[in-house]
This record gives sequence, structure tokens and C-alpha cells, in this order.
Amino acid sequence: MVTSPPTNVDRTLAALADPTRRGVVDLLRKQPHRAGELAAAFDMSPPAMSRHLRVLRKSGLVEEDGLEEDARVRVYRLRPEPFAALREWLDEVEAYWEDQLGAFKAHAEKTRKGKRP
Amino acid sequence: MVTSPPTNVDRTLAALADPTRRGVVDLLRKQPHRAGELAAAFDMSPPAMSRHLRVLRKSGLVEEDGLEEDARVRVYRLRPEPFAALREWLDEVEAYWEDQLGAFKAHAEKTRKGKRP
DNA sequence: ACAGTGGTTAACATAGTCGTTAACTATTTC
DNA sequence: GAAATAGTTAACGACTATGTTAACCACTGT
Repeated sequence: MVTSPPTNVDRTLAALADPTRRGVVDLLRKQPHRAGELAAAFDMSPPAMSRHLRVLRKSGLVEEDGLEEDARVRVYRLRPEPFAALREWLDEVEAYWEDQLGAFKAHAEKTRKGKRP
Repeated sequence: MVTSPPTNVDRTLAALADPTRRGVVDLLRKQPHRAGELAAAFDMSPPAMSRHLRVLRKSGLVEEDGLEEDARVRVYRLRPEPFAALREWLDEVEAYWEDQLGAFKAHAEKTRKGKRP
């Protein structure tokens, strides 16, 4: 059995699964944005965006940067760590790619039955 | 406004968001597996796993490889394309990283108010 | 033929996700 | 201090996702 608990990468992927949140990341990668700007950008009510931002915050993908002139506004920007972790996972998957192909060939060889016309 | 339709990467991320499916990928990256093996590996009923596999199939992350000796069994293996696409997206995000840091600095510079004690 | 096996589809229950509006907090501005 | 502004939390409804069991299809083996 496998039954592993959800990992950090799992949380990252879950956070990125929603198209709105994916879009938010795509906006934030260009520059930090205010919460209100993000809500407007996706034609969405502020509360809805606020909850998306909470998900992104909890997954570590974004953070508020303080130091705002107006203490009411919250500016969000990306954090690099989760992306790096995701990339590492991707690397692991692709690392086995060669083996995977080899295994496939071996498997095909072993179980072939001559079904081709 | 942004309002983009769900892209391929969106579908890939949605498929990978579920921990079970993430686990399936982690198993399949080592070697192809039969549907039943996967169900057993996650202590899950065959129908449940079957639907996860359908999601993974539709997103292009896995495929059945034919050529089975016993035509009842379905062996699943990974497909590389979606992973490559996901990596490309990651590259894009991280490509802006430098600019992002620069923009942050500029932003902080511009809006600083001397709030520090 | 017929019983058994591998897997998927169908029908259903439950739980989570995502949106809205209303109410609230904190800050700025007049 | 009162009104306006930025954002979040609360309460709710609609929809989707994920698991289960039962029924089904396709193939294998005697």
C-alpha cells in the first residue's frame, strides 16, 4: 500500500489547480498586485478573491509584502520556494523517463503476443 | 479583465491536484502498472481508481499501452507531454523572477514611508 | 456453454469548493 | 468624530469531486 499524507507539493498542486488562482500567479509573476486589483482583473467579488488569496498564502505561493503607504491595502507577491519544490518533483518524474521507456520496451517484449495484422 | 479559458496546463494541474492521482503518477514513473495493482496500492475500490485513471487519461498524463497478453488487463503508463508543458509554464514563471525582485525593490523604494521603529 | 476474472460504467451519498451578499475591522480623509 | 475605502470573515446556496456498492461488458479457461 502507499497511503502517504499530502505533501507540500500536493498542497502546491491543489492551490494551482483552480484556473483563477493559476491566473493570479500569472499576473503576480509580472509584478506585485493589490488584492482589489486582482479581484477586478478576474471580474470577481472581493470576498471571492480574498479566499483564493488565502489558499495561495497557506500554500506558500504568495505573501503580502508589508511596507505599504496606505495600511489598508494588501499587496501580494509570489514566493519562489513552492515553485522550486514543484520543479524538483517534475525533475524526479522525468528522471525516470529513460528507465520508464526501457521498462516499457522490456515489458512489451515480454508480453508480446503477435497481435499485429 | 483576464478571463482566459482553462488551458492544457490548467487541466494538467487539476488532474495532479488530487493526492491519489499524484501518487499514481509517482508509481507509474517507476514502471507501468495494471489498473488493479493501482487500486490495491491505494487501498481503494477498483471503480474509484478507474475514475481517477479516466481523469488522468483525459488530461493526457497517462495512457493504456495495448499489446497485453491477457486482453482483460489494462496497463497504464505515463505520457511525457503534459509534464513538459508544465515545466515550460514553470520556466515562464521563474523567468520573470529577476524582474519580479527588481519590481519589488522599486515598489518598496517608491512607497516606503519610514515605518520602521 | 459456463463460471471466474479484470475492468469500467451507473446510481447514489457525502463532503468539499467556489461564488454571492451582508456584516465586520482597520485605516484614511474631511 | 463621521463618512468613505480596502480588505477580510460569516453565512448561505449551487455545483463538483470522490468514495461506495451493484450491475455490466469483455475476455479466459475448463
